[in-house]
Amino acid sequence: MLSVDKAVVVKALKDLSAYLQLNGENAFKVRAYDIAAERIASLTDDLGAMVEQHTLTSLPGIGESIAKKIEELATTGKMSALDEIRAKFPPRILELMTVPDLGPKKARALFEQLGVGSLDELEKACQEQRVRTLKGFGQKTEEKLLANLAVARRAASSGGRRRLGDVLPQAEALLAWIRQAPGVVRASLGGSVRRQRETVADVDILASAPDPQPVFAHFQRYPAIGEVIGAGESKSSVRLKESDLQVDLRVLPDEDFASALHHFTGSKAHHIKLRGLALEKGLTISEWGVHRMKAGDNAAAKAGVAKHESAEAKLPIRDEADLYALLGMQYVPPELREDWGEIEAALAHTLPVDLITASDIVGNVHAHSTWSDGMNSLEEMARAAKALGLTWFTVTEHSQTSGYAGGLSIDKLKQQWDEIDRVNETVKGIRLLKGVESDILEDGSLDYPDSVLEQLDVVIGSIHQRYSQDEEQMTRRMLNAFDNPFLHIWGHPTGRLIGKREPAPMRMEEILDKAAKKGVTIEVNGCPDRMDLSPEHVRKALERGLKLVISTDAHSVSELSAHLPFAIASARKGWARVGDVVNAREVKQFLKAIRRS
DNA sequence: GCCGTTTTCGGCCCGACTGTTTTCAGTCG
Repeated sequence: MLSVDKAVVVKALKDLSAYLQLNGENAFKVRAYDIAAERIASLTDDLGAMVEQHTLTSLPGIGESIAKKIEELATTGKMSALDEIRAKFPPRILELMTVPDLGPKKARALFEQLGVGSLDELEKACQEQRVRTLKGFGQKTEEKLLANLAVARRAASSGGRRRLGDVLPQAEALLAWIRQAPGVVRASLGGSVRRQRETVADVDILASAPDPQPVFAHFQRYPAIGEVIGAGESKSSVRLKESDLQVDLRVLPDEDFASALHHFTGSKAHHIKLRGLALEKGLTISEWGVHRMKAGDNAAAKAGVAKHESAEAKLPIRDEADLYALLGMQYVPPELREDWGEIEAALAHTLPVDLITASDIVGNVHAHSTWSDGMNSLEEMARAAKALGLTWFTVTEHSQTSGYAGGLSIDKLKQQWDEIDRVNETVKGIRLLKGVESDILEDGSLDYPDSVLEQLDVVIGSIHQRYSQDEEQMTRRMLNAFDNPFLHIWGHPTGRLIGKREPAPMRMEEILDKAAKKGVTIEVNGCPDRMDLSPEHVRKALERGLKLVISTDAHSVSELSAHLPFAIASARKGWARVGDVVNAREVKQFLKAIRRS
């Protein structure tokens, strides 16, 4: 079977798009490559198989031409169209477009007129004040590019995008600050943070107020702000000091809040499809609301008149649900707005209306105490769980092979059971279950004999070492593990660490098929470094009828609550409903659900 | 380049902000 690295294909398509922009090609042609890149990036089907079976064109946004280019790359390791256009430019020219405010047009001018083809050459040209001599450039542009060079270099060293877990606390703190500004009526996070993407590039905040200026003034007094990048009538952008994080704030009249919130929540792909639908119904959607178009609006638009200014009637949008209702659609929750089929489902009124929420969770499945590598005692963890309103709690320490994490020998494990019995006696109102997070060893066997495993209420099986195995070995390892009837739950399935470690190579479809056949439950792990499973795989699991656990993997009292939102985010983005989640059930039903038949 | 029960050609989402312009181009989201 043909093995194709998705990341290589995605990068080739993105690079080709960038070079086409440099070449001044039709913007829609450029976008076609971007859309194709996004489609491949979020693909969970096996790319190698699709190449072999010539089924790539079944994906929306991928036609004959792009399919051929992907097939060429997959089978020969080269994409000739990319190689040809790349040869027209200096090898590092795409670096230039990572500088804020430097796009394809300016990059091309810099290259053609000054011979600038890399960040280092751009820096030199700015310092020598040659950039300001170009038409369309001036002193301010030159100074800004020089400053933005540093931003681009820092972004490159951090990979460009940040983990949601690192950004969300900063974003929420800023939102709370904005809510205290004078006159603020409503305020919300927007953008990919609100959509709960696992990585985000910046933070968007929306607020409504009768007068925006006092809100902007308050915003700019936020202590963590490093520099103000821009300030207009309705928008202000800043960069935070420590984190280098860019934050955009928009302030509008309250009647425009919902439309603007929707607009700035995205995603781009969701909007493009939604606005196409709106046009078919004679409506035009922008950040300023939904307008019914009158005849000749398109001509007016071409003449440079904004559509919302020439349109006849502005339709009232009090909240986002109004907007979807106008299009005859179900409300689409922010997490689902990725053009992963949610628009079609909302039109057909088949979108799930009971997506899992944090308040549905009544039991904690995966947690560690000082018995292994946790920070708090078993009793402290139990009391904290009770305080959070949980009715049952499972402590799952590491198993003996994970010596580095204080994994428990069989003797220690049995001593811990006595402790659990004792805490069950003393802490009333919450039931403690006996569990373990057993390593899945190299050959797929678990880390304790069956005679021990069978005495436990909950056995999570996780991979913690030997990530170097190849796809075949790793797939075998998991398929073998599921043959053990005492393994209830597959913990942090792919083993990825966002931005640090790639998912373990394995044939996920085949493994999920076996999990479904064998009745294994799948974990959605909320540790912000992991967020494992990904939303794409959650959907794959649910399509097979698999059940999920929403886990915190808490190693301390504070992580019991801090990690939950990230597991909920992955699950919701994967369209998980309350009924799909076994720890949204009381303890008896939970234990029944994870039992292997 | 992709796409199609009003099309196989002619569309393709939409506006704010900045800097360089003296009416607009480029960039961004």
